[in-house]
Amino acid sequence: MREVAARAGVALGLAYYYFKSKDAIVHTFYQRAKDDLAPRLDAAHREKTLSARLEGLIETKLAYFAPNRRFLGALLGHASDPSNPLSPFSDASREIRDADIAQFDRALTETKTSVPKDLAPHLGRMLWFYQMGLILFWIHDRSAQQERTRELLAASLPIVVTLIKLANLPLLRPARRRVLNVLSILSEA
Amino acid sequence: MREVAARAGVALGLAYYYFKSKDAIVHTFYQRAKDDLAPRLDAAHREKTLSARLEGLIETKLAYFAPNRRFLGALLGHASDPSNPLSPFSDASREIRDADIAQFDRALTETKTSVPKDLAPHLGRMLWFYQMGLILFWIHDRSAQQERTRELLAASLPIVVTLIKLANLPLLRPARRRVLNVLSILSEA
DNA sequence: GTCTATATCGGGATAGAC
DNA sequence: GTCTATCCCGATATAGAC
Repeated sequence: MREVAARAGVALGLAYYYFKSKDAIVHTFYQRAKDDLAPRLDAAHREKTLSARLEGLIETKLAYFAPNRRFLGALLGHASDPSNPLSPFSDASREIRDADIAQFDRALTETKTSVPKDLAPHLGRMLWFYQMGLILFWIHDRSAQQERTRELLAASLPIVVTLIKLANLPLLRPARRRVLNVLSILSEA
Repeated sequence: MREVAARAGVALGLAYYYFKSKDAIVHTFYQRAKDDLAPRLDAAHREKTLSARLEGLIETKLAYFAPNRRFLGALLGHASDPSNPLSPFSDASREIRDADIAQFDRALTETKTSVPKDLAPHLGRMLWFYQMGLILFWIHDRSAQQERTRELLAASLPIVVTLIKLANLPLLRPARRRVLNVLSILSEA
């Protein structure tokens, strides 16, 4: 809070005049990000291929959050503790998380990506999880302009897209079932 | 520290008579775990198949840490911050981490699992990472006796083992190269 | 060796003057 | 609305009596 107030060029006390708590600031930050990002993500959704859309969605978010990378890092420092309300995996973050997952679902449907019925309800979340991994890497990426994260995105995205395509092969149905079984256990928790 | 001292049935001050700092306690805890686990892991290494060994290694650790699950959870609460010395991904934890990775390398070599040359230097680390994911899930698993984690292990391990076998297929060499490329970017950081 | 009491510090939040 | 000063709490660590 002290650093936030200082960056805003105001005294600590004033922060509590505008926001009733630290969590309120964070929540507002997420909410604002969601609103600000909406039109930019719409632009990314103009891409025709799934690959280009996913890249667009992720790059858009990285670009948007770049000025607040350290701040986001402080929030994601608790990422692995789902009981912390500031964690993106917490109950408190569910609304924003679901909105973000919906972006990936939209990318899948609008690009008419064929997805097996049984996998369809999970794929958006899986892509969101992939994105969170990239963001976590990005947070701690100390290369100039986080170019390493871009390399990682460029190298991993084709694999992700290929896997989605492979998931449709009838031959791989047993394999898909096994993966789905894992997913079901993961989402019970 | 207060809770640790209380659990030990001593006053807070006394903890600092035996350990010079909190980090020292944590470090000793890890070191002790490593020593205690060595013979038990040797037992797990008597399994003949890779699958059974991996299961043995992981189950052994879960069983060992079960009485201190909450304590471990406190440490792994900072898991996603590699700059925190208590994180298993930090520089400070490198020695213990490497020792643990070596267990997986041993499992691979002693079971004579055939692994492509280019993948060999990475596979131990990948399996360690898989294990860490399971442990993280286990930490937050609120099912009775963490049986959900056992389900997850049982459901995911066959996939892991199958993937390792598939990695040998000459047909999949291009796919493997792409994955290796991702791994190289991940380990640069 | 073991205890109680306390110093110290960081960080969230409040009080009250202006 | 904005500031300074302060409270409060948890947590690490130390002091010093016994």
